[in-house]
Amino acid sequence: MNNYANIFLGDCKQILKKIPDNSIDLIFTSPPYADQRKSTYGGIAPNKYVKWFLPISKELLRVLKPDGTFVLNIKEKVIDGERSTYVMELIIEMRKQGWLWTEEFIWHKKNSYPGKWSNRFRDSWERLLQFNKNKKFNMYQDAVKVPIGDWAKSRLKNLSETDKIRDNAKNGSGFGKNISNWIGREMVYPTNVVYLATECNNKNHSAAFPEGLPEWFIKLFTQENDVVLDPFMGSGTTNIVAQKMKRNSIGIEILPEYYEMVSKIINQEKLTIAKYQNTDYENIEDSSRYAIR
Amino acid sequence: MNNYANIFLGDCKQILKKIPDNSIDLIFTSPPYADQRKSTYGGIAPNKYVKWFLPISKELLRVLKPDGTFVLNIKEKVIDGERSTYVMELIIEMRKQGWLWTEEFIWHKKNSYPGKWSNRFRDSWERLLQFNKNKKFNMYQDAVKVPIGDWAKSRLKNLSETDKIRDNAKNGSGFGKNISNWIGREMVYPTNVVYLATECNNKNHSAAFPEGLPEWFIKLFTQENDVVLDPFMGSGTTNIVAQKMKRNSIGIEILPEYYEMVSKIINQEKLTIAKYQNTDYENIEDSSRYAIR
DNA sequence: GTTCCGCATGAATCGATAG
DNA sequence: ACTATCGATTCATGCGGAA
Repeated sequence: MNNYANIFLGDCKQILKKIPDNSIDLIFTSPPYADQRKSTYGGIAPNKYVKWFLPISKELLRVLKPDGTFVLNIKEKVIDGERSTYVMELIIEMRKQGWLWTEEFIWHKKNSYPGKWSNRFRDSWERLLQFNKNKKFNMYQDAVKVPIGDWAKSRLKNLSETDKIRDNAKNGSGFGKNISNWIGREMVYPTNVVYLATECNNKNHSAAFPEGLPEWFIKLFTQENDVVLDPFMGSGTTNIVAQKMKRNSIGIEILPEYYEMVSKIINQEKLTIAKYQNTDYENIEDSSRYAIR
Repeated sequence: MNNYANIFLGDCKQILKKIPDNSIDLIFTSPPYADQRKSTYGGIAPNKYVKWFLPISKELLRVLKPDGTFVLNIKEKVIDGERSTYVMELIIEMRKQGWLWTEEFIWHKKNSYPGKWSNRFRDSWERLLQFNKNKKFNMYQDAVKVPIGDWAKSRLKNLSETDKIRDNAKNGSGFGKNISNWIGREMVYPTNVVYLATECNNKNHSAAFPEGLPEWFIKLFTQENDVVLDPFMGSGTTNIVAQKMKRNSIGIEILPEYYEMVSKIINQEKLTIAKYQNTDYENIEDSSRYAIR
């Protein structure tokens, strides 16, 4: 079975309306942070951030399956020497919208850019807020087990390498060629701290997050052929990883440059792109804007 | 010079009133978490937590020096499958009180042993919220430097000569120039993630944090002979560490068992305890009564 | 073909300097 | 005065050229 990777060009607030209710298994996204990336996204002011995001989260609540999960990667910036509170206000307002704030994972950045200031050290962590529609949701915990001994550090990078090898082996053992590394090693469950490097591969574009980040949450909250959505696609990391992991995915991006770039990458990687979606959504206004290549 | 460690038995909301304005350099504390440890502290309900804490934080704001710092170790518990929002509400309300929310450090627990529930992994991090009265505050960053990574040594070993030359010739890249700055450097600044083991070596107290935690913040925000306050003393870790580090300290504890236990420990460690503190609370204005040798 | 090694770079922030 | 740009900080990764 081929998986699809549907990518749309346009404002997610509009395009999300075309997505049916209760159709997404996992939403994983990293929206533009307040007042950052001004040159590309126009920069939402921190005091307007909650108001800007709530209509979008309302649509996300609608399209998510009842047992699906929404993972939001975000971090408040420092303004005039203080941490902004818009993320906290957002959590409180999203709960009023009907979301359950189930958990807060931490991404502990292994190699954050060095720095030191008079009042502050390098910020080397970000929030990964987990929201759900119901107390019962799908969680495949066995998929993210780590070798004992590594559990404290959650060496996800290493885990993903072996998983790739395992996929190639396909001999039913589940471990493939690299089995020697794992003999006698007990697998245990990880914690709610994800310890990953920021992964600065050039490629003309900086991925906002490393592939290991969406990979971990896709493993944890979806199975093969499930549907993953990233309404702020950016450089397409979530969709590319989803495709590698045999999940279907939907990505929405407002900037043509990023949209074009992801199209090319997805082509290079010989991924399947759905052809049917122009006709599916034809009746809605301006369908050509988010038409897929 | 001998440092004092004044420990008080009673409710900190009352006892804090005896402490003069602008007299404390660092407040480091871990208050009872909402609805936890019900058997010992009576358990503040989550929906009343903010209301309960605000009068205390108001006193803390008063007693802290203008260039002092308040570090609050806290983590919201899970209630009915959701993370509570009382910590976020508390931050928002404390800002209205006049506090600046300067930073959020993360304590990444190195050795929280693996655990797993149907919808959740082991929680292995806690918040360390930094609050200040002013944008300018004392911060002794050099005191918490960490050893430089190994990569620098191998780099310098191979490149130091050529890079020194290049730097002098001023035709190298910015990178080469910077390398000369690293020569002879051993220690670098840390980040805002504190990676420590939980180390519950003692005691009968259920919420003890490792000594390394107050130690790091005492180093960072105070100098010798400064005054450290823990209004929820518990097993006295903050005060014991402060004394070891030649800081004066004040501790307040509501439960006689803990108060007695800390008294004994502090005696064992040959610390100085004010003898008169239980008897002299009649006169609120008389600040000399808790002034120490 | 494999290993080694130099090197550019990344959701950053503050304070100083320049316009 | 008010905004804009620049320099300093110093870790892990992956790439590409060299050995």
